[in-house]
Amino acid sequence: MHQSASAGHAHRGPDAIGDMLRRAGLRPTRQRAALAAILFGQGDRHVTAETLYDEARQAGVPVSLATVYNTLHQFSDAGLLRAIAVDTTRTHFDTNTGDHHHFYLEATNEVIDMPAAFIRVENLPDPPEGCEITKVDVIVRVRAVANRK
Amino acid sequence: MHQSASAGHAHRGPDAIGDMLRRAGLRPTRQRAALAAILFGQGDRHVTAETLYDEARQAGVPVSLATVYNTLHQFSDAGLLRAIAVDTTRTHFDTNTGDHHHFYLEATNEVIDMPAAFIRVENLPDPPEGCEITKVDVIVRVRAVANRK
DNA sequence: ATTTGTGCAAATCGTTTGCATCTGA
DNA sequence: TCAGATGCAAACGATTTGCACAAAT
Repeated sequence: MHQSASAGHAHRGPDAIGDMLRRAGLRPTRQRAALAAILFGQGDRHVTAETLYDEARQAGVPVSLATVYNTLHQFSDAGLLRAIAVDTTRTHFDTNTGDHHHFYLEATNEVIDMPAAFIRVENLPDPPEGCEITKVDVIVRVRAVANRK
Repeated sequence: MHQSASAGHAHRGPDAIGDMLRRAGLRPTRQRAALAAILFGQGDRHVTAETLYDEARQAGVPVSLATVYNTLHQFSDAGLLRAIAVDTTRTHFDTNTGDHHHFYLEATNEVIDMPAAFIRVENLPDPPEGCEITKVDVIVRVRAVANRK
């Protein structure tokens, strides 16, 4: 233990991650902190349990896939992440919890953020009786153009 | 066998279903025709493999879950159905293949069509380089209002 | 010390597939 | 007849869970 507490090179400042976790009511354990560092240390990101798991392992973080799943859900529940349903087979998580939408490249399973400013959904009908809108998701599915015409 | 061939009460006319299947290049077999009748005989519908399977069995149609899955995919590939990704756990299919969007009731896993006329997505950003938009899905997630205020 | 998290492996769940059998044209 | 369908059960991949062990407060 000599590199975590107060250095100054972390992408998010000293113990920002520990604080973020504590604020979210989560104990800053080794793997949680490590996963959080990967997730929140470099701008907005999109991951699936598998990709985060692989990344963590490659970074030398000893963590199990089960813990990655648990952690992703804890982070989502805490509002640090948001799950997005673009792909029926895998669950994608987005570190950008703000209001925005997505591009989805079906070919590569890649999710790309689209700033909210860029989309305006007009003329929404009223929700079914007795319901209120909780979220509006716009997914723009794209495909690589075969070859130039 | 005395009630299926030519009566006149089918919701889609005499052998509309057989024709629809043939046009789609699919042989109108017992289970395919029966599933098609359930799907297309009563206006636009949303089903999952499970719900369609249950419905078919209740209707006395002898069919296996595997065949329901196969059939749903054949219908989708043929353009008779469209799969929608609202729910990460299950795949939902929509008999309305036209341009429209959806409400999704998270509480009941229910999907409700929203006519295209009602939504206008404005100010879409350009797709990532080398990509073209294949589809824009808008999902309005709603929740039952707790109780009236 | 207690409480909470973690890892592993086994259990689940939706979905797909292999293969022997059956059916429609 | 014979290609194409169907059913079953086993295979699968993503995700969850139970439980013994380890770490955080």
